[in-house]
Amino acid sequence: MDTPPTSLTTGSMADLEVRFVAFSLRNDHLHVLLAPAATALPDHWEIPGAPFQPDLSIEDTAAERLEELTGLRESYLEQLYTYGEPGRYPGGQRVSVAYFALIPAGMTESQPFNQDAARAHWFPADHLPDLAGDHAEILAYAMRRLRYKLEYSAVGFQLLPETFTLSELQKTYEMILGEDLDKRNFRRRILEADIIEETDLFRAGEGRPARLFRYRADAVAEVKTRRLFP
Amino acid sequence: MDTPPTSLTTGSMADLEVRFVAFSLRNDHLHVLLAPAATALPDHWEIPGAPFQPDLSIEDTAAERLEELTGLRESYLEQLYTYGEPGRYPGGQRVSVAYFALIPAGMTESQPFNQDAARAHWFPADHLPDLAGDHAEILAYAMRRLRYKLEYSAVGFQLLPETFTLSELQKTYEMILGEDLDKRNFRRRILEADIIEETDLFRAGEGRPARLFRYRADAVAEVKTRRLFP
DNA sequence: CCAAAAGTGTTTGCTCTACACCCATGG
DNA sequence: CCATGGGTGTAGAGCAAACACTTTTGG
Repeated sequence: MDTPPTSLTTGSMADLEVRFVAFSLRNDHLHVLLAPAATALPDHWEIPGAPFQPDLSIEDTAAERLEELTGLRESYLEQLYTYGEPGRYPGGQRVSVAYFALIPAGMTESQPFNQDAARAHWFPADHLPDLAGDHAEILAYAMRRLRYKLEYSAVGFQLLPETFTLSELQKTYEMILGEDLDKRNFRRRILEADIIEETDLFRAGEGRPARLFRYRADAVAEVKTRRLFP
Repeated sequence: MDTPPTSLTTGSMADLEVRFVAFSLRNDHLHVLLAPAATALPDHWEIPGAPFQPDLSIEDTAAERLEELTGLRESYLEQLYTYGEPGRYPGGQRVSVAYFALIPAGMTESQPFNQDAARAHWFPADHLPDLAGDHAEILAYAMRRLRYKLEYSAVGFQLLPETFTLSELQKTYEMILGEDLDKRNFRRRILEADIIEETDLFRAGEGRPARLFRYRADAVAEVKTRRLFP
């Protein structure tokens, strides 16, 4: 990788930025949102983000940029790690506060809002392009953390639309964890965890119609102690 | 080695800083290292730290400062969270990358290296003074994370000297978790986890001498998956 | 009535927990 | 020889894993 000479650009906050690894499900595969690399690397991509804005919180800066790129407000955002190794990215010292974001399925097809949004693309998480700097490392960490969170907490719903069937939820978990789960055990645990509730709607399709469930607005955060899947 | 007192409010990256919540055991109580608040608040204290240094990694910046304050190199350092809410700290927007540090017992009595070190004090974790800005929140989070880590991983050794008895280790865990543990279960699990090994030394005292154990240099990181204490 | 997916309990094995006594040393 | 802390095994309970058939709909 050819790195241009690292000049220490010292604009006061310019070296501090926010990045977010945005995950979403598209046609039954986990995808990640990437932007063309800002450096002159051909065919390289990077994790999207924005420079830190002093009058906003870090998370709000990320949320704002995420909305610009996806058109969606109120996505799930969680801070991952702050990267600041010298030389981690071509073109000068840079500190990145990395987040991961979960975008509900079916919401990623809308018209691009602006040029940046038009240039960004969703890539399948298991077929990623070359990434600039240490972004492959960041992405791998985000992936690990997503798996981990899924086992210990109730974050999986954030990748699904507002209502969903238990089979869809299970497929989501299986897709991300990379292993098959037992249908009966899965349903029992998810229901005992008290984090979703029935609606009285059903989704028709082939076979018997499936009951739709909804994420419970309360009890959100505090299920995080008990392990859901081993 | 005598560095001039580094004020946290100068220079181009002055708004980006590193802070660390340093824990250590002193006479059977968990203590936290605090510095007098840099703002003009009387009788307020703050979590120590340093401005970010562009030519060092964030962790190295913290490690360097930690050495200035304690005289110790190679302490356990782990990144906690990055705080950047506007208004979180009096006197202008500020982004802090927070770490927690574990300092081996018996190493905190040395002569202060410089003025800053002389002004810093160890406070018992259950009797903390007033803290500036959002530092109480950061400290509470560090405490939670330490407990959590202790349950799921093998980090407790970092608070003890190089060799230690199983009873000392157990007392450490009990002190931090705030509950008593069963002696036999504790020993079985710690030994099965394969993270410490016998030495052939013993510590004499009252009663039967206790075998000294040592942290295993290998296998360090990867025990973090399996829960040690429920 | 057939295909397709939804839904539903029980048994078995394993891991966690509770628990009490003998051992080695120093004074 | 006594006080003090060090060291050791086992039985029962609770939780997680494996497993197969019935139900409801659309074509």
